[in-house]
Amino acid sequence: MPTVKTIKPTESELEILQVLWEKGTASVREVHEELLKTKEAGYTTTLKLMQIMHEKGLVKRDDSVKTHIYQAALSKEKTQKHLLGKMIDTLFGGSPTQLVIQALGNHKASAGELEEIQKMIDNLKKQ
Amino acid sequence: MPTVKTIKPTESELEILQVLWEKGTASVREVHEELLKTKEAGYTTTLKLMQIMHEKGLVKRDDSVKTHIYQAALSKEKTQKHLLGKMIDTLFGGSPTQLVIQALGNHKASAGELEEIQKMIDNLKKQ
DNA sequence: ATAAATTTACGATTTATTTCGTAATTATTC
DNA sequence: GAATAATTACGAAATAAATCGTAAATTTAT
Repeated sequence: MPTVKTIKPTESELEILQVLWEKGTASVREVHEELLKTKEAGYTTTLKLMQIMHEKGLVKRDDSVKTHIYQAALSKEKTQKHLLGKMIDTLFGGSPTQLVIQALGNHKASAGELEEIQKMIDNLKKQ
Repeated sequence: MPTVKTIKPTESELEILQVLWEKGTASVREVHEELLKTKEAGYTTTLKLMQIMHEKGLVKRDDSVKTHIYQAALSKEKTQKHLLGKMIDTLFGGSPTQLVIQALGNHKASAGELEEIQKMIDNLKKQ
């Protein structure tokens, strides 16, 4: 199982992980169809990427059946956490607050979402 | 001048940009010394990277003097905004709120910082 | 002015990533 | 069971990124 130090999916690999996280499990064909909605790519390209991801341990697969079924080996949350941490370090001088401020300032959130964040902060302050 | 679509520094390039943002202007030697604090690298490697960044328009330089002086061509804020937006799209399903929640949940912020964020949210809600 | 040191230029190599063609295998249809 | 279709395996090419050695140019020190 990949440790946290090992998490370093490339751009393309992240696209595939997104699909797998959404679907839970999927064949190459299913992933490929999904990717086609947003980008150009040949079927064997997607296949090869997923095979490489399997070698790297980024995905698990059931190859006991003819059409292999894939599934992400890393949870979405763990991956988010890791990549976010990396970005905080490399781009926000280690300050999560700076990142949050940028995120809220530049990317619109609804009133309801702001409430949600507010509640979370209230909880954090209590601790 | 690089448009927003053009912003795609690699990992190594980001490290160099970090140093330049911090120092304002710097020679290759100065950047290199700074990088050495956190990683192994040969001097000419840093030099070459910065030359390539210059070709790409990621940095500006004054080569009217013997020791060229470099400076970031992109503001830290613009770069942060852009890369954050990309991460929100590719990893948080387009929801800045999800990102904020993850960031606050996993990466400790001080009471003062939480206050700061709270004030910002209050302002956003008024609009 | 010569030698030593610093810096840039340049090219080459290595490694990683992405892409895809073709062949082999397995399943499905007629 | 032969033909068709779908899938996997494999290798190779194309592109991008990172690394570094060597030579040339310039500056500094002796």
